[in-house]
Amino acid sequence: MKDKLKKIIRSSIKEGDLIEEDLINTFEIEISQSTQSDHGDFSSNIALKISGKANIKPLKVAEIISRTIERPKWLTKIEVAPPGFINFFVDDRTKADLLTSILEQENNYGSFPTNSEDSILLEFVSSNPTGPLHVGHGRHAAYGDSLAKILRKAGHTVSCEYYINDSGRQIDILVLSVLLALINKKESLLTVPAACYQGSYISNLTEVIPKQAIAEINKLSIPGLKVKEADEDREADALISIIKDSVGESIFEEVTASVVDKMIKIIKSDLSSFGVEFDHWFSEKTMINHSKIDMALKKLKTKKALFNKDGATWLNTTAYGDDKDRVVLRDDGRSTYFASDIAYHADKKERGFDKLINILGSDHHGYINRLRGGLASMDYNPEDLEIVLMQFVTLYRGKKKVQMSTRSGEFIPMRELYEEVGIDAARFIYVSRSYDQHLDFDLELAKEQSNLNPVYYIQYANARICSVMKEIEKKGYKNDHDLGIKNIGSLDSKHESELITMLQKYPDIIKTSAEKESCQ
RNA sequence: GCGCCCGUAGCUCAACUGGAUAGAGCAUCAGCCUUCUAAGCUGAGGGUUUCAGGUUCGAGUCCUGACGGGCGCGCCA
Repeated sequence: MKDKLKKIIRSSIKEGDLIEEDLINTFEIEISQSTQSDHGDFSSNIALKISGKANIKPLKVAEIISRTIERPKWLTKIEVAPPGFINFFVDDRTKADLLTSILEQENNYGSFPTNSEDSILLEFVSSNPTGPLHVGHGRHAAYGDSLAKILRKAGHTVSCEYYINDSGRQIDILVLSVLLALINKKESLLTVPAACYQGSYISNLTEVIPKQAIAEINKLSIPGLKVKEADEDREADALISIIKDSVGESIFEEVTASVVDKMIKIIKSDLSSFGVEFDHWFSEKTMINHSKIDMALKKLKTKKALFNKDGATWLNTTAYGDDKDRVVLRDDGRSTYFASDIAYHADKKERGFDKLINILGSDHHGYINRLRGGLASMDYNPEDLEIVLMQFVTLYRGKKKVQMSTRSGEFIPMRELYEEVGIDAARFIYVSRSYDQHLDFDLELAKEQSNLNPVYYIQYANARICSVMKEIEKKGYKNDHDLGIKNIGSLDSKHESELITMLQKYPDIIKTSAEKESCQ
C-alpha cells in the first residue's frame, strides 16, 4: 500500500510540475503510518521536503499534490494539514482484506524475501571459558539470539558464532586455579594468588582431571610451590611454569584439554537451556593449530604494516583511526589477543561473509577502531565490521543492588537467574531495554506474576483468547474459517480497526528493527 | 586529565533516524463484576524531554558548553 502511495505521489508531483523532473527522483518519498487516527492511516511529509526546491509554501505544495493526485478507490479521503502534511484515509474493506492476506501467509507474514547475497556473521557472548556465564552474558545471549531471528525474518542470511578463547594465559590461569584447588583439597597449604579464579565451580572442575594427572600432581613438592613474586600476575605465571616443568608439558596439556572441554560444555548447556543456539563454535586454539595467526602476521609483514619497538612487534593501527598502535607479538615472541582477533576477523571474511556484526560489552569500545584497523590492514573493508556495544546489567533484588565481581567468584550465574525468574521473563526483560541503555534487572519484579510484569500480561492475553475459542466450541459453534473470510468486512468497529492497523505495522517493525539492530 | 556511551511522566520503556498536540504499560484517582479468567474493561490527572545556548520552516533527535551516571585509556583477556 505504501509503495502504491509513493507511486501516485511521484506522478502527482510530475503532473503538478512542482519541481524539475530530474529532481523528483532525488527525494525519497516518505510514507509513515500515523499514530493518531485524525491523521489518517498514512501520511507523507513530501510537501515540506520539496517546498524549498519548488519555492512554494509547503501547504500550497500539499494542496497541489492532493488535488492532482490520482485517487485509487481504496482511499476514502485525502486531507491536507498544516504545516504541509498529506494524510491518507484507507477504507475499512481494504483494511479487512489485509486480514485475509495475513491469514493466507500464516507464519510468513512479515517475512521479507531472503537475500542470499547479503550474509551476516553475528558473533555474540564469546565469553572466555574460564567461568560460567553470568547475568551480563545473559543480556548478550538474549539480545543476540533475538537479533538473529529479526534479521532472518527481514531477509538476511545470518550465522551465529561463538568465539572460544581456549588458548593463552587466561586458560593457563584457569588450569592453575583448578590444580591449586585440587592440592588444597587435601589440606589447605597453599595461598592462592589473587590472579586466580575462585568460586565453587573451580573445585567442581577438579573432578574432570584425568587420574594419571592427579597422580603426577600429588607428587609435587608443596614447599616448591611456595613462590614470592612482586605482584599477583607474576606469582601466577611463576606457578604455572613450575607446574608445567614438574608434571611435564603433555600432562598439563591433558588437564587443560579436559578442564576447558568441561567449561565449554557448561557454557553450551547454559545457553541452550536458555533457548540460545549457535550455528558455529569457533575455537581460537584450532585457529592457532592451523597457523592462521602466523599466516596473518606474515601477510601484514609483507605489507610492511608491522614495526618493531622495545623488542615487540606492533601494528600501525593509528593509520586507521586507532588512538594507539597495538602490539601483536610480545617481546617473548608470544602473540597477543589482538593478533588472534586480526586472524579471526580476516577468517570470517575469507569464509565469505559480507557483513560482520559483533556484540561486545560497552567496556570494549576501544576495540572498534582497533578491530577495524586490523581488518583494513588485512585488505578488507573496515566498514564491513559493525560493533554493537551492549551496556551493563545491574541486578537488583527489590530495592537492593546485588554486588558482583567475576574474578572473586561472587557473581550470579546466568543459569541461576533464569532458573529463578523463568526463561520467558528473563529474556523479555533482557531485551526490553535497548542495548545502549544500562539495564536494571529487578529479580523481584521479574518473578512477580502480576500485571506489573509485561511477560505475564502477554501470556494472560493468550490464555484469554484460548479460553474464548474453547467457549465457542462449548456453545456448539464452529470456527468456520471460510465463512469468517467472507464476512471479514464486518470488522469495522473502533477496536477492530485499530487492531488491524497494528497488524499492518508488523512488517515495518521487522524492517526497522533489523535496520536499527534493535530488539524492542 | 583525555576518549566513548547515556540522561524522556512517580517507575519501566517508546517516539518510524529532523516532522504534526512527545506516546504506551505500571503506579495514582473516578466509574464498571448474574454470561467467557476483574490477572480484566472505560475514562482522568501526570512533561520546561537534566540545564544553557546555537543551527532552520520545524529539535527529544543535529552542533557547542555545563551538570549527573556508566565505561575505557596494558607487551591483560
